[in-house]
Amino acid sequence: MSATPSTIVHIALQTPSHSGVGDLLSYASERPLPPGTLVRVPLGKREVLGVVWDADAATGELPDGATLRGVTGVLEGVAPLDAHWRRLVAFAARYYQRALGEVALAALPPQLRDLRPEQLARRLRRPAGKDSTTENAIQTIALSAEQESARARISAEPGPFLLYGSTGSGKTEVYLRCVQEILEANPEAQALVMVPEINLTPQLEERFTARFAPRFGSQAVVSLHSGMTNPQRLKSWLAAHSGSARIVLGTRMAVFASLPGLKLIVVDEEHDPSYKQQEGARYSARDLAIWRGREQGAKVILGSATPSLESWHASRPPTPEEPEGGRYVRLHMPSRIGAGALARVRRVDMNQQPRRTVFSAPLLQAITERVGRGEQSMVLLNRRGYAPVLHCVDCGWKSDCPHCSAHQVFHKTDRTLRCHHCGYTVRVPLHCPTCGSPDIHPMGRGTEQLEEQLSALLRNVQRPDGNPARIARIDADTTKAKGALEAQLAQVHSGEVDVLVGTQMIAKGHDFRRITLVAAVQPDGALFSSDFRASERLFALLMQAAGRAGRDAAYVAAQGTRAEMWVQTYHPQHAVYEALRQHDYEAFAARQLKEREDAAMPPFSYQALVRADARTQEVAQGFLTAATAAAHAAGLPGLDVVTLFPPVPLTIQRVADVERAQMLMESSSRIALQRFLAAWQPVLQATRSQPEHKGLVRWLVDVDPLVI
DNA sequence: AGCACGCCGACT
DNA sequence: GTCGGCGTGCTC
Repeated sequence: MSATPSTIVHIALQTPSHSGVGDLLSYASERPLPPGTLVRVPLGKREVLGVVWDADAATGELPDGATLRGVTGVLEGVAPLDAHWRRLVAFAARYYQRALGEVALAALPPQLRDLRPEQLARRLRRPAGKDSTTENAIQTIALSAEQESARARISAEPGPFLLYGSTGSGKTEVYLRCVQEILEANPEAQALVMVPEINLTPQLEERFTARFAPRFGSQAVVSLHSGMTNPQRLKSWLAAHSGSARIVLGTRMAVFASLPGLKLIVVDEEHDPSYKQQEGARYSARDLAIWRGREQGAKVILGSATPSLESWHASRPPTPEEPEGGRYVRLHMPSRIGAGALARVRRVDMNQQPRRTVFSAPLLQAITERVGRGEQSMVLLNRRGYAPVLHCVDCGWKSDCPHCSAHQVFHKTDRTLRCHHCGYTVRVPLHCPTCGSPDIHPMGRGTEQLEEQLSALLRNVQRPDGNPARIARIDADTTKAKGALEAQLAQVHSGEVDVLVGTQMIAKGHDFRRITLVAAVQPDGALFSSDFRASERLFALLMQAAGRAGRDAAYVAAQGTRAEMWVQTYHPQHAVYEALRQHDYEAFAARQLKEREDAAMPPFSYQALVRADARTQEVAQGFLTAATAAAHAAGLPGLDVVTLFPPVPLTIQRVADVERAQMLMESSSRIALQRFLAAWQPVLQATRSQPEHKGLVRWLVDVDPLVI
């Protein structure tokens, strides 16, 4: 207390950008603290975790009359976060228009926020179980010529690389070899491998551990994803931060892991929309991986059978007009290894089928035959529940959610109507709530109904063992319980299940050896969506689904069968299905890119959204209109080359009694868009504080939005 | 975002 | 008489 405070430190704390508090707050410290040091400091009545930041990043002076408070404690056991990590966080905060401290603290394991320094010290004293590198050789399998060529180029060139390989081409083996090479070359080196979904991390972890644990020890491979408990996450994070973990596997959040020795980043299924965070700081882990790789000197491999059009365009080969080509190196692996021929695509023209047909006769026949032969089929429908809406025949009542502009979905299993947007749930009424009629019926279908109908249709179909056909359903409703998904997948693997019904969660990643038929019963919805990326997503999903069939060439040959992908559609000639039939991603991508270029859409332009949530649609839109006018009045930089579109309601206009509106911004210059957004931020804040925008709940910016 | 303080309705 | 509703204001 009597000692004079020797230095001022600038600290990043969890303060949202529109809170009015600056990026960095100043505190007194008795000794200088190096940037990256984790500290606990008082903030108002609370004591919070903070990260010491470089002083030159400090934005402003202390407000007049404010007194400097002192740092409460230093988390001694944790080495300061290095400059690479701080630059990544600072870049992400700037690029995605969020407060520095918000991004920095969100990038740390949650438990670090809660533990007092003594508690952390106690945890760190526990033996880390670090085991040392052995001389054991790593057991590898021979690479195909294509794999070897990709590996060699990744080894020799700086990248970044787009590893474009069809399903079953052995991309994972290439990742494993590249990881091996960088780990063996440098005892400090670390690798980061990301997958889009938590569900896919266990099988990946298994594969990496089996390969690398004999050489680098069982502690060398750790996972980082939101499905882990807080203590597990902290443990993995500390292992990555200290360098004892050599390989970090995880979902998008892992891109922010502290990895001082990072030399390689793999983004598997890079086209997957899950890499874009949809709340808080809306970052793209794939795009940040590219940035991080360049900044930290790590190679980056993006892998996909159906790359995002952004990555496809960025990896365009050199031409006479453009001798340098794109920024990425494209590596192509067209062959499937050990997998059967690509699934034959069969389109069923639903216009030729009786009205209200769910399973067309030829599809049902094909599934029946497979059940009889002991083969498995997979039926995809992207809508859970029994039916998307309940409807009264007499008065026209529909099961609208009272809090959202959406229907409540009919779930027959537990007799509920549930809103999938706000969660509002009621018991299914026996009579129409409006007119009292008992004549209320489900309209449309979801996975529950599909399962029920299929059970009825296959009631008399026998498996080779004489037992009746067995049908299982996998979707978010059947896998809520911990371990339920694993148990259900195991059932499919063991052959207990003949037909698997589910949402897209079954289309991704899982290798079912005996599946020889995949069917999309109602995929048309995405074809005429207002979202210009909808057909790209549909194509990727169907290609991925088709890749689930006939993964095991030996099995397919022994069965004397042929893998098939069925599509029931009212638009059989649509370009998406035409390209799917030919398994021709490249033609599809070329046509899409031409359309995008002609319409000056991404990747030929850059976009951002501002969304406003308010009590009424008028207030939401009024705020955006006023903020636009204020931007013009202030003559903000970049405005001359940024197009601001008028505000519009979101597709689902109201969720949980909040009205939502958004406006799109577009520019051919990413830098101009960035400059404008940064300058606009304080204007948006000032606009909000005006009394006429009282009902505004929140506003947020989405840079490079995936969903428009 | 937290977490206060602050001024008006139905309960131990 | 209080417990508590969430409006608005501040945090180095």
